[in-house]
Amino acid sequence: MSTKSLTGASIAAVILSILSNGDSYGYDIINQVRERSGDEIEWKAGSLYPVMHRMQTNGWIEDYWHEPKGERRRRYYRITPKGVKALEKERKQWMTTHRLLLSLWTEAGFSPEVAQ
Amino acid sequence: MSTKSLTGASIAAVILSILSNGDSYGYDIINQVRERSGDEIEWKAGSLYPVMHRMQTNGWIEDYWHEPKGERRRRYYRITPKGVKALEKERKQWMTTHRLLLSLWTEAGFSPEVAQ
DNA sequence: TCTACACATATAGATTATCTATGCAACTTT
DNA sequence: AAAGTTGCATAGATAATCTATATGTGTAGA
Repeated sequence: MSTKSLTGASIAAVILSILSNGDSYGYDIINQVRERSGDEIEWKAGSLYPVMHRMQTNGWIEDYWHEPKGERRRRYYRITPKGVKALEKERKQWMTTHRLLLSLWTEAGFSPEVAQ
Repeated sequence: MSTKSLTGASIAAVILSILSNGDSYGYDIINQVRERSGDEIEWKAGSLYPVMHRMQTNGWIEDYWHEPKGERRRRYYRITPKGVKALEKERKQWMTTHRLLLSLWTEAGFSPEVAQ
């Protein structure tokens, strides 16, 4: 089983959500995830980039180069209308599973402050 | 990308959570998931059983046959102490990702009644 | 100026996870 | 007796993911 770091259900949702808050690039996305999760989620570049490329061929995101003089160039991504729809779908699925888990945890008597 | 029905992050958590509420068997787990999710999550037997077997080799669950006379036999599963620990870990990871998504969705201005 | 480190992107190859399709068999309902 | 539901299972194909590795630029400090 071995828990994966970039877990299927959430990768797309997280990336699309980040891009909904503004264009970004690979390295920055990794940092945002680490910072926003309080250092609990650490994505590897070697795992993220292939995912980004796949999302691009799906038409969910688009890229453009940003290369100001004297600065390192960065490949920025923006979310497309198709990506917005995909995110909406992912969001619904996530919440469906979340509600399922919450109901199971409540029944099992797990503490609400964690399951909140 | 194509969203998977038995998605990595949640399969183990859902199964272990169900077994925390009492022993169960494959077919019943599928039904519980369908009913509890309001028909939104439909797991296939062909996908579930291999997962159950894998969880068993991980030592997270144990099986035993239940075959009363005149009834179909069922392979029941119970969660092990190792499984309880695994669930606790999965639960934390799920909530970490959930909080991350909620924070991103709040920032993006998605309606709270969905993101709740 | 040399070195080390953070920044930034990328791919190949191996491994693992998952889906689809199919098979079997017993019980139950019509 | 036929059809449907219950119940478990695996093979083969496909897809997703990880590990390791590669490349190059800019910056800070010795």
